[in-house]
Amino acid sequence: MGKHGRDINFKPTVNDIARVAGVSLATVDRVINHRPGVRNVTIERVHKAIKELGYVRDTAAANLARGRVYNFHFLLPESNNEFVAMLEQQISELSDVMAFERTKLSFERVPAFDPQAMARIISKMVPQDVDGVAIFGPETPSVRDAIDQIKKHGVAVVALVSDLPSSERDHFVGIDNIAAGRTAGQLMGHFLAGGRKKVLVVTGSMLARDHLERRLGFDQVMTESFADVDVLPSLEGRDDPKLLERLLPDAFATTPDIAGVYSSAAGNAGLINFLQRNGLDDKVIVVGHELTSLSREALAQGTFDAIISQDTGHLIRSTVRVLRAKSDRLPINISQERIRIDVYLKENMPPLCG
Amino acid sequence: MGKHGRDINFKPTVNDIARVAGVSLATVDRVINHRPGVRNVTIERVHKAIKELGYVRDTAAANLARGRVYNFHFLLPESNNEFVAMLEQQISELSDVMAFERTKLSFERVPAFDPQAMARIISKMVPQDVDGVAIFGPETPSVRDAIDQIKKHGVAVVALVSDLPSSERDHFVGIDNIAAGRTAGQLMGHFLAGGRKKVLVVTGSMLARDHLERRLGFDQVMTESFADVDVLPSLEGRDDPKLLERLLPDAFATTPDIAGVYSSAAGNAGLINFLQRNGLDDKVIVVGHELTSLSREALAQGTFDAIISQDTGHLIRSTVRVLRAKSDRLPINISQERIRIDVYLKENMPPLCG
DNA sequence: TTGTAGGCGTTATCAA
DNA sequence: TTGATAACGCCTACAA
Repeated sequence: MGKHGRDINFKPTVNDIARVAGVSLATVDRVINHRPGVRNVTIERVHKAIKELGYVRDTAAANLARGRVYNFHFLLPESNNEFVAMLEQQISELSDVMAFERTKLSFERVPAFDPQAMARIISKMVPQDVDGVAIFGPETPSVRDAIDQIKKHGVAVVALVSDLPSSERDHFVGIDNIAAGRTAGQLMGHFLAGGRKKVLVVTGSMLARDHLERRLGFDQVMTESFADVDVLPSLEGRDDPKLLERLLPDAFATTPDIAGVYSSAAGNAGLINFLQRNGLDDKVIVVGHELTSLSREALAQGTFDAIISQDTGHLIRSTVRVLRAKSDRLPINISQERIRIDVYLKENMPPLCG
Repeated sequence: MGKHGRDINFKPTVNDIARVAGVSLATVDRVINHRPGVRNVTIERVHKAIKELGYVRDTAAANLARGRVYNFHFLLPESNNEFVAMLEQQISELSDVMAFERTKLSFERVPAFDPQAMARIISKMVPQDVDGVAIFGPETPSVRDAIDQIKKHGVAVVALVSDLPSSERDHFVGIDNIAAGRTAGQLMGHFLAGGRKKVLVVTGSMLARDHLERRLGFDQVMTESFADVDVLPSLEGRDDPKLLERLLPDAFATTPDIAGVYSSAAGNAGLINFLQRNGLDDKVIVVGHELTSLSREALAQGTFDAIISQDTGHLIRSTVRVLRAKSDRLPINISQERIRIDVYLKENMPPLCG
């Protein structure tokens, strides 16, 4: 250790601050936690000591002492798709772990593509029971207003998967969906390999910001780099496998020479069924979203050629870390919280479980 | 804010165990921490109470009480490449954070591709000073023996990036390099798009298990799925840009019609220089490893077409979590610790910093 | 406006 | 072989 700089091994505590500042523990605590009832002179002295000693509070000890319990609630769309089911699964798994770290997780399904329902449910939440909410839903004025309102009551808010940038949400946990669409486009372009080709884009809903952004990115790349590919208008499948299975025959009848499908939303089951039943699985290049048990099988069999994905475990863990940081007004490690755009070929699929 | 104090679902503490088992706190502690001096009957009674109440120890409180400090040491190859520099960077960044969680990180460079040096350094480590080591190095009998020896002294050992399966290492933190090679092969095959093509493979060293495995996986896929591609013998670049730059002209002179390069190791600077200087950057499909500032620029410019990568932040954080768990004999969350094989096209490169 | 004392869940040091 | 009791770093009544 150098004679001058602080000893790296010495971790000052509130006691040290109190001693150096010449005040009591309680006063140090008041200053640290911005509580009233301390003279400005004293505040100054404490701050000086804090800076001098390089004090950093021990969050674990603090939480232990105050017996703080964090309550976080997830709002997920009520659509019958594997991706949301995986999110739920991750929430319950993490819930078991976090129970021993004073953090309680819960979730609730909200009617899909129904902004009013979402707004209603957000507004009904009681700040006393909830420290933070993660919202996976559509971006509309009513939702935005509901968010801004509970934010005012001190509830931390995170947008999950699909961003809500017009609202006051504290953070967005999810991928850059424009870039995801661009990635899909790049893969599609390369895999189609030359010649005039037609590509069908299957989306979920025009209300879903994530779907819109993916389509946008996909189109960008196709225009920029693969001008000989025709991108057909979106097929709106509402993340519903059955609806999709009804819509697809028509689309393929109208345009029989479709060479590629970009499935930018959920409801892959319908697409896979249709392709396999019509013997199109080897002929058509398919780029899909989200690695689920269904899509991984399709990838393994060659029905799908690539999958763009986001790690559900990371999404949920990140959400909880961010919600915790925000409700404690602590900074977050932005690089740890950045969700990657995963690209899976059949070769680099992670093993299914455990 | 959230609920303070009592909960409906109550969390048992050592006090509850003591009460139910009819013993003192100290005895409960002895049982929990497997310390001697307790009758078997008493042990039984305590265990019964623990099971009955579903007790789980509060790690934060435990660490607070024992003032435990973890000392973890990283052994990294002394080669001048960006990937290792990024690992170092991640270690120092995490080090700042972990300092406040009683965990100290340090690292040391070890002569690259020199098993004897590695073995010597491992053997010199003092168990009193180090709770865990992460080793990124070659797999040889001498290294294996050195590892087995310090393991016996209670030091936790993790193999980093390149596995050491013949040793007693507690865990491997890194990607499945065979699958990584397969992924590279799949991309290369698709991007080459038909016709009889030749592919050059640049590797680092035959001593490095990760490099060997990547080559193996690459060859597998080329043979299985792209039989019309000729894979040339490996060029051994020792992760050294300058050496590589000297070797490449010869390789391209011998085989002028090389259509693709799989750069499976480090030293990309040499490859990039060579390609750009010879106007080959647009003509040759290049798949490389590790997203670094150099390779990302190459990707952005189109010199590289795809990059297989592993997240250095995740590698280091995972190593620390695992080392911590292992030195406390705690289980690890295998799915959180699995390192993904990342695929990057220019479209899904994460933003450089911040 | 400030200080004292006790407690959070766990571990460690005594003495019994 | 056991049990009080005092830490650990922090927060919070309650007193002064």
